Amino acid sequence: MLKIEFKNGDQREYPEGITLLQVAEEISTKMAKNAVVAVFNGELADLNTRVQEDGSLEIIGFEDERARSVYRHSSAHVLAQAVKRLWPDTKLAIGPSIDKGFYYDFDSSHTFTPDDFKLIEDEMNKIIDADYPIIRKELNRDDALKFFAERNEVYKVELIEELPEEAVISVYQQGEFVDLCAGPHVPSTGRLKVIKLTSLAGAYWRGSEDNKMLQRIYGTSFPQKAMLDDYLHKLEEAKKRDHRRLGRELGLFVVLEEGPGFPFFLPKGMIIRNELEKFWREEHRKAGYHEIRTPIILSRDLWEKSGHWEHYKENMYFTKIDEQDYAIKPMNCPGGMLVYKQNLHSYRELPLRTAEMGLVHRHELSGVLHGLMRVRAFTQDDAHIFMLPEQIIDEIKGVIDLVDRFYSLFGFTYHVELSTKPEKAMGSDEIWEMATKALARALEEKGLDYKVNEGDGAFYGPKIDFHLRDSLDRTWQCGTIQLDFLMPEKFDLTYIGEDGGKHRPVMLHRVIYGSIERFIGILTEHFGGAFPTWLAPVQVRILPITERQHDYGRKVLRELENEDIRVEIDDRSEKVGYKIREGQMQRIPYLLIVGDREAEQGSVAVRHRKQGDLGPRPLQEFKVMIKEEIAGKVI
RNA sequence: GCCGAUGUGGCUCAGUGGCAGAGCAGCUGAUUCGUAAUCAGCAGGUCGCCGGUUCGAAUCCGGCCAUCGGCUCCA
Repeated sequence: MLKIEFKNGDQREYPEGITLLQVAEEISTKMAKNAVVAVFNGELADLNTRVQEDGSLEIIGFEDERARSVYRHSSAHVLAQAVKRLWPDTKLAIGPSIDKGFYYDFDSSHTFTPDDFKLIEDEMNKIIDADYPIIRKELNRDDALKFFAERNEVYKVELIEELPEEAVISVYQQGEFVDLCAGPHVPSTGRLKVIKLTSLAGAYWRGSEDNKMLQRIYGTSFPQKAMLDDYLHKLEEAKKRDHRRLGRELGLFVVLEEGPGFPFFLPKGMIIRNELEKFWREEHRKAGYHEIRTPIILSRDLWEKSGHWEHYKENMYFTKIDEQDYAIKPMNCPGGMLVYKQNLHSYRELPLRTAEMGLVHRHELSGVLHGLMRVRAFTQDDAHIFMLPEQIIDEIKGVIDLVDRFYSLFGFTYHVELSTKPEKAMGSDEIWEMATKALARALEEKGLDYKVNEGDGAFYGPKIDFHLRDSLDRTWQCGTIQLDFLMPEKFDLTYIGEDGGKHRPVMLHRVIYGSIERFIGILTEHFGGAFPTWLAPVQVRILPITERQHDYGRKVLRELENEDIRVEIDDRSEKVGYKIREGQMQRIPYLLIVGDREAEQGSVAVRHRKQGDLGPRPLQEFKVMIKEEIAGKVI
């Protein structure tokens, strides 16, 4: 007999060889029915596993993230089985679970289209209805290679060949279908209930541009239809928050065919932008920065010196002036270097923090452009901090604090990554290691969790990246802090030290918003267009009920204008319900309805875009309230 | 850049070989109304662009451009 301990502390004895699913059934049939996978001795295990040793057991269902991932992974296998049935010459690549579903990559002579989804889903449902047990088998390397080679599964063969010598090679079988897989899986195909294929995409084998492009089919799955409906509904809602759509609907910004990747900012979008910049300038002044502006076009020599010519050429635009080569700046740093060099600097001046709202242009591949999130011209809220080596950690920590101050103000949650030396980088490994360690130390001293992103640093230095989420949960890098020992070297930057001699400063490149454009994109989606009042392009709209109140309405308008509140009046001859609807759709924070009663009492009937009708109150009172809200940058 | 899909009025979309349509928005007029759409009328289109097939192309074919979803790449 074996002893099994459960999560609640209970211990029970079972005969050797019992499956984990049978154990679950003995405890509760309901639990067994909802079970997806087991956690045995802390490791995920198939419910079909026969127990051979004492251990702790936890049975988890779809509500557990680990189980959800197994459920989707099994769904991917069913997708592959269906595709193999329908197009037998298809070769299988990989099929993992992902955040909200799964995908499988195929190499097939058939080109999949969305019209195939119905057919594939029907076949998947047949496989689910057949309730094939999903059986794990372990093979030795030679047998596994032979097995997949015979079936012409060249990608599987490649995967096996690259598995480490000691790796256990397992396959999972369901009906006629066998796939190389570490597992675990649900015990049988019937455990899957509702599946839906969602999209198609090309994807390079092993994620490398040099390899063949495979066809990826994305899907998702749930144990209940209602959960799928809920998911699809949320997706629809998220699409309504898409900044490209809201940008147009609210008259904020637009990207046109005439300028792919070059966004236009409309009057209302400019208000948001200018408010963000105003806040930025205030905060940076307080944090000891001084602002500069460097040219958009600078000579080729400069870019050769900085290393951009060698390392960043494919992303740059060029022009000729009087037969001389010039480049449109893709980064602000070289210009910032030249500014530093205009004077001799004493160690007493350091850290020297120079900030620049710099418009940069980068040639991005056409396929990556995405509204304001990924463009070819954007404004970085850049700064270059020149400092003594012993100031590095404190300066990095100062920037981290500033990022947090900004992001918290908008109620953003963010995650942090540390990107290390890329393939095409300048400088020695020693310098890179020193710089990377400094960034890591600053993060650790701040107690921030971070993920290491190997090889993703800038060509001149490692970086800390701050990522924000859009409405569809895609993450975008916004803030970044990059430590650079190389540019100061290349530009021969110096300061006069205490000893009277020349020394080399260290430099930090950093942005908080990242790009104003991207940040506004994220902001728009985050707030669903309902910007906090301090940012809202129109903060108040006055809605007279009839023409009789137009004079009073205009008086209210003037009074609010005198307080620098962005206010307008809707004096069209429409019913108040119509005006309210339009005001709501424009996400205007406050609609002030003025009728005879208000005109008589000098009051306004306040309607908040989220809280609805707040009732009448004296205009003075409203003024005080909204001014406080704006000054406090309340979200 | 690569894979797939899409492109019809400002917006959302119908039209799949035979006279370019609807709703919303816009304009004009009427209406003067109390918390999410008042009524009527008018105007608005090189059907992404270029070429081909055809008596005839928004519709079929080819090329290009842009957009969308991914991949790769990055703020």
